[in-house]
Amino acid sequence: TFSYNCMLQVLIKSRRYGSASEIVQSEMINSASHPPDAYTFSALLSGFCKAGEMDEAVRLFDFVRSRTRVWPNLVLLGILIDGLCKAHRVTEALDYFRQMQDLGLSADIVIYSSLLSGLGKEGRTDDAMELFEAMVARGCTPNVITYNSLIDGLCRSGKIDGAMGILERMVGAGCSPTVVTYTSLVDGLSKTGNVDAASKLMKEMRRRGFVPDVITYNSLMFGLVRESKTDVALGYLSEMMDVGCEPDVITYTAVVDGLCKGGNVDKAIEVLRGMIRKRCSPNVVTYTAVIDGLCKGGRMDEAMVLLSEMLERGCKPNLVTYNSLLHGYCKLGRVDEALEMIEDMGSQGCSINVVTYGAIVDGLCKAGNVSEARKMVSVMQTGSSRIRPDTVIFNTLVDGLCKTGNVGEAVEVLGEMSDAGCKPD
RNA sequence: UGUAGACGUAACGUGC
Repeated sequence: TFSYNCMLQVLIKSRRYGSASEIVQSEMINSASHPPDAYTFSALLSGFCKAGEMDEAVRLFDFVRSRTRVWPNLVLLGILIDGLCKAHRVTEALDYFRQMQDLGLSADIVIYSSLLSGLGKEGRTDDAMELFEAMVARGCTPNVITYNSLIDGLCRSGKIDGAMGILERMVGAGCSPTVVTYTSLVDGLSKTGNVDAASKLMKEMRRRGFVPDVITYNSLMFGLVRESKTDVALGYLSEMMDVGCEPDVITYTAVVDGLCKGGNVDKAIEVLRGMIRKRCSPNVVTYTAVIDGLCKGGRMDEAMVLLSEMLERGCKPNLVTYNSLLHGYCKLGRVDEALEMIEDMGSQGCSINVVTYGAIVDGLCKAGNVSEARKMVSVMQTGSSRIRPDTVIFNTLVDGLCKTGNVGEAVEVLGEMSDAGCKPD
């Protein structure tokens, strides 16, 4: 069994989940000499989770529970719970958590940390705090990862003071923060428009002997360019190189995108050229950021040139890239060209999503063609892609109708909205 | 101590 497990590990590391699964089924399940054990299933289970095949993962877990002699242990359950959290299925993860005692298991620190991280990413900070207190009350002592998960969740919801409070609490409990702790806080401050506080915190972490890494710098850079502190950001860019913390594609992309969003697209293009000179290859996110900047500035021709450049460099545009272009055409009232773009996407094997339609619907409304926009909302639900309209789509329609004096029809749409299970905001 | 689980960073659509 050990040898088989090692082989499975290798397959799973090379992302050949199907082959791994087949081997377990054909060679192990019915074997007397090398039956699967908890390690076998953990390898498979984490493979499914990493591949995003959560339905398969759940089926496997239930299979192990009901059809095998292997009793699900904390690690197996931990893998499943973490996978569900990462797939934004925290509620189901909590269901498994609550059913643990039926399996004779009691949650450990890893399971709590997964759940805290998942809740935090969903914005459920009150639930996270409650779970944290419950775990402490149960006598489970949080470690640095537990605290970091909680702090990060609070930061994501903009609750920086609360996060600082947890930092104090962890230090008070004798748990030393790490660079990850500080990076969550720096990122939270940057994203809430407090980049000055973010850079202060970075200085403080250094004073306490922690070394910021590229991710810490990237979080800070994001905040700096969002507040148009371009020169300071470029200063930090050289500082990074000086201290041996090489800027990576994410650093440059954050800068490039921030410049674009601040209306400084030409400067962004300079930085794009600069990163290539520094042997850092822009990726699809980098190019899309610049393309979006050009599109928002109505510079469609240049955007299309950049699109061909990225193709030449072997970088494949994705859904977001096309959505940016399509939005650009819509904003210029060139809805026909936007619709052509949808065709192109199909032929490129690129799917479309609710954002694609959001841009089209808005384009039609703003072009004064609100009735066509309403039709489009029905089309999107019936086509082969079957996309559910969301709040943004309905808001766009309501706005379009109101601005053309059709308030009655807008109220009608409000009704369709709740029929679609979509809440007005 | 023969094999398994948890934490931080970048791009797209709506109103004023």
